[in-house]
Amino acid sequence: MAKKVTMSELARLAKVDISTVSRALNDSPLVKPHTKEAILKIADEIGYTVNVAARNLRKQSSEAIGIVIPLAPGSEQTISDPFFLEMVGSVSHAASQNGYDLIVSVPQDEMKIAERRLLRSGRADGLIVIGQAGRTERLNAMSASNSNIVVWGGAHGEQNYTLVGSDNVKGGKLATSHLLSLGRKNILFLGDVSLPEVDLRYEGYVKAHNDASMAYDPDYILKLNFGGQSAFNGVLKFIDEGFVFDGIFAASDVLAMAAIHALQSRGKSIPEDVSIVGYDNIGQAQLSTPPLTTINQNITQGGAMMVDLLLAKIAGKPAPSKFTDTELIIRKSCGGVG
Amino acid sequence: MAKKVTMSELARLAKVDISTVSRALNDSPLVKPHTKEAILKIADEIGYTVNVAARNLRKQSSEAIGIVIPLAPGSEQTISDPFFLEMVGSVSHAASQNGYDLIVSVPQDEMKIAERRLLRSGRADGLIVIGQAGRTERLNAMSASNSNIVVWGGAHGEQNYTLVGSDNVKGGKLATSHLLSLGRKNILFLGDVSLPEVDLRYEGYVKAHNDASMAYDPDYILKLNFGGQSAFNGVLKFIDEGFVFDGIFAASDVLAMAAIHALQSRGKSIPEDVSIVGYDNIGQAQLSTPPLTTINQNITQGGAMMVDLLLAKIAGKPAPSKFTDTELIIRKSCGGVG
DNA sequence: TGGCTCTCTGAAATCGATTGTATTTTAGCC
DNA sequence: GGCTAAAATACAATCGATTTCAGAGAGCCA
Repeated sequence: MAKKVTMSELARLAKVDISTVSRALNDSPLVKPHTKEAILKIADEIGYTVNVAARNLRKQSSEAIGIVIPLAPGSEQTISDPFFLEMVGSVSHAASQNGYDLIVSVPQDEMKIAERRLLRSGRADGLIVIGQAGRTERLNAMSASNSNIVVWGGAHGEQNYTLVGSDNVKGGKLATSHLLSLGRKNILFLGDVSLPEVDLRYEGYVKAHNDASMAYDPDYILKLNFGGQSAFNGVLKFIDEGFVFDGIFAASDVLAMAAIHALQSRGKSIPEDVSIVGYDNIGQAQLSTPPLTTINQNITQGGAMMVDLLLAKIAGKPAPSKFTDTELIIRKSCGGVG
Repeated sequence: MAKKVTMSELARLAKVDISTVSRALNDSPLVKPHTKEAILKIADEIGYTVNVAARNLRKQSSEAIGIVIPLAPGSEQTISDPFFLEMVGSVSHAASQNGYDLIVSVPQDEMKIAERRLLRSGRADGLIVIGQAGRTERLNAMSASNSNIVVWGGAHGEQNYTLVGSDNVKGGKLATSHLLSLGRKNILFLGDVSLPEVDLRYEGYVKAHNDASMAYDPDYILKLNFGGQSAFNGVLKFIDEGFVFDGIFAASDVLAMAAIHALQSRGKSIPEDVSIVGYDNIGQAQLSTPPLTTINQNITQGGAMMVDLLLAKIAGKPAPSKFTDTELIIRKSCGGVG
């Protein structure tokens, strides 16, 4: 165990007061350059590192932000979902670029606990919350009592907190229009439309049909949570019950990949028999067979946006909600009708 | 911004000394049950949360652990690699189960910085390091000066730090033996054998051949880093140069999936023409087409193991290195010879 | 009732830094 | 050289908790 080396130890070695050491380390102009150099040299030699607990206590800040991933209760989705994980990676990168640490929290219980544990305890200066399923009110309350919160989710107009997300309606429309333009007529929607974001993607699905003056069957929705397994089974059942379809728009890439799988296991080929579009553009999307056409949520951009907005809030500056660039990525899981 | 409520505020309201409040909140037997209840009730009402900076400063601990993901310099691998991300998820889960926070660090620079920033600064009580490529010496040094480190990697016998990982030799042998038992004779190895872990997997590959009295061609190695793109290109090139092979053992699932892809784009079918085994068992492995036969590293178990061992170390107890359960998961990417 | 033990609570030191204020040193100028 | 202003450093309070030690009060026994 490395014996701890404190600032007063460093001060003693440099034969100056501890306050001078503090200023020197923080590059204050109050310290004579010559003295500063000497102190920094010694600090480096003895491997001094400031004690953040003391620093945070005095400065009343933590130089850390928290990312909270509250899993939708009852959903199969786990932290192992690639979308969440990529989001953690992206936020982690953006945070460290800004010199902030990232604390990951996957609350088992109520989100209120996570807020207390991270924000009010002073552990983090701000919070990024991924997903808002059924928590709009709580998020509004949290945001009212402490404004340093940025949320990833879909814009429903009932939020008074800063929101970042893809343009879900646009994304849904892009995906569906693409399928329609390929000549697909019976498009199955995969996703639980009672979830925020997913409802907006379905709204885009409807709009695309209307814009193209095409009819859509409201029964062509498989209300699936985000788990791959339930999607696999759901699609199999849908096929086996005799429903006919030639296109699928899935509310996530994991669902889309599970659907591809289910179709293939029933002897259908993609994209000849059924064209498929996913949503998210997770890393694995381009490695699926066939590579998946999908809506790019731009997770990397989104993570950076959230961190930027959060730091702006922490600094007391305005932080308006934003969309990430939302675009269609065309790969081989879509093809025109024979 | 919620106005901060401190312990002395709480003490004032409860008409007791702050020291009594502290004891009450920490459930000390020194406080009369009646008093304790009253204090807890008020604390709950005003939403008091202990200030961790003050607490950590006084207790000289942080109740947090750090996970460091030093990307191999020069490798294509990014934090978005599913293996790393799943590891973060797994460690995060295990940490929170034990009441610890998890701080994610993806050092851009030298790992020494991360160690300083997290450990010596008192931000974290211990560190989990994922991967040891080219850092054995530094890790040994870190471990010598502060023993609260657990590393994920391959056992080469030159480490004096606590190591957790899959049994890479066994895994490589299981994978290769399986391919040989299916009648495959020319097995391509995908992976950079100059990396730790990968070399051990190749060692297993060699052993399996020896055990089966089969010859192997030392040229059948594609020295790929972990990036999917380079694997895709590498395999294409290998095919186009006229090399003949009927099996692939890839050092990671991402590589295996990229290989499947490359083969399919050259008109080969899996598993009829080529049997493929991956390594890791990431979540997407079962959703690939065909589903991927792979070696399960048991990431979930590994994360829990590392956290357990790290907390043991922090508590001053012994923490011996361990293997996770390493097993072959048979899916459809392997098939016998026609 | 006096003395003693046993509970419980309060006072005060402490963790390691930052920062406002006081004080010393240096520099500039006639 | 002596005076003042400016620059550099030292002093001391402070952040919010934990914990040691001391003391107050209650209960018990003779």
